[in-house]
Amino acid sequence: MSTVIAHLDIDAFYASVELLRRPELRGRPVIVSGSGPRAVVTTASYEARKFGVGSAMPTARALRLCPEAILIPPDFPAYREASAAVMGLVRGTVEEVEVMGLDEAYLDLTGLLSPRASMRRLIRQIKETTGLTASVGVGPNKLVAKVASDAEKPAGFVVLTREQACARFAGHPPRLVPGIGAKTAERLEQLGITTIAQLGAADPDVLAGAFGPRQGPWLSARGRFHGSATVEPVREAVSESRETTFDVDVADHAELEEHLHRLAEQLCRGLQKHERAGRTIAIKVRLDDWTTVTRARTIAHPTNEVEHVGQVARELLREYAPPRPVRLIGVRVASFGGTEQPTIETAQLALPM
DNA sequence: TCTGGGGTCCTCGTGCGG
DNA sequence: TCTGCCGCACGAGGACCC
Repeated sequence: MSTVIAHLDIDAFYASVELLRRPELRGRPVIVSGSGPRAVVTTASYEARKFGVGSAMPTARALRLCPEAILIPPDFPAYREASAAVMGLVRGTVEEVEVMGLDEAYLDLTGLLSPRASMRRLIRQIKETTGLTASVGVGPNKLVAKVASDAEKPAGFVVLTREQACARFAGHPPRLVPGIGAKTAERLEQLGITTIAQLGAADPDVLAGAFGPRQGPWLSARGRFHGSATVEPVREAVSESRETTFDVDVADHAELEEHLHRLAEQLCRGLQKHERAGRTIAIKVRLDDWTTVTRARTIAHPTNEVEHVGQVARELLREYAPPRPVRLIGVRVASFGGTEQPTIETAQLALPM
């Protein structure tokens, strides 16, 4: 039995949820974004995209491109609720679902009598129940499914074999392939590779020479639309973090420590809520010249106590002593592994002497 | 043009113990 | 006792994704 994978993606998810609550804004350019001087666009409605506004663009620039855009601050609890409703319907249709964030998922349709009809029905259900529009791609693996779902957004429905995907996207830039970002695309261009067809046809030895023994073959396979067809339902988190970008750079170390402690408090509340504890505590510091530095320390026993996380984070910050004004600071806890629950004893034992 | 927040995964260097 | 090798854990940086 051949594998059939679908990728389902809600169109302009955050913006669409906002439009459901404020139907009077329908047809107008809507941007979901924070409001600070350094905010970036989280999602733009398709009307805003017509002006060249896109995700991750500085909001100030988006407003220059589209001055009449309506700015809406993100409301994550609402998006989580909408996402849960969608994923509930998805799970009612298919057993094997790999959720990839709030607005997308891979579905294993292998063995279904009529995969296409099932997906058409699911899309209709999602629209009727939640008001949201989804795009779907179907293929023999996750890569084909994903690229297919992106191909005709919004409300796209694209079914492709691997060979059809190769033919259809042959002339597109490698950047279209998930996992190939700006840096990799630039390096490929230096090798004279500017299309997916060229990537697929490239000498594997040349790719391995340029990108290494793992990434080289991986890129070659992507160029021919070979990819994983395994839908993995459960993805355990491996780290949790909180970070903040200041509206104005902070040079004062005492003030940085205060921010760090506040982030540690938020982080530990999250860790405790999720019943997670980790052994590695790390800080992240981004300076005003955009250099990003991380410092980490691994302790003997897992912790999610704010006194402990906060103290290690402060020590890491003092040891680094940022040499320039800081624009972003963050704290992270990782290495959740093991079932050992933190206790006051272990937490105290793990404190540095 | 002036770049968020929360993640995952990979690579490379280094120190350490067997 | 010394040296080389190997695997592992850890730390740091970076690319990438939504």
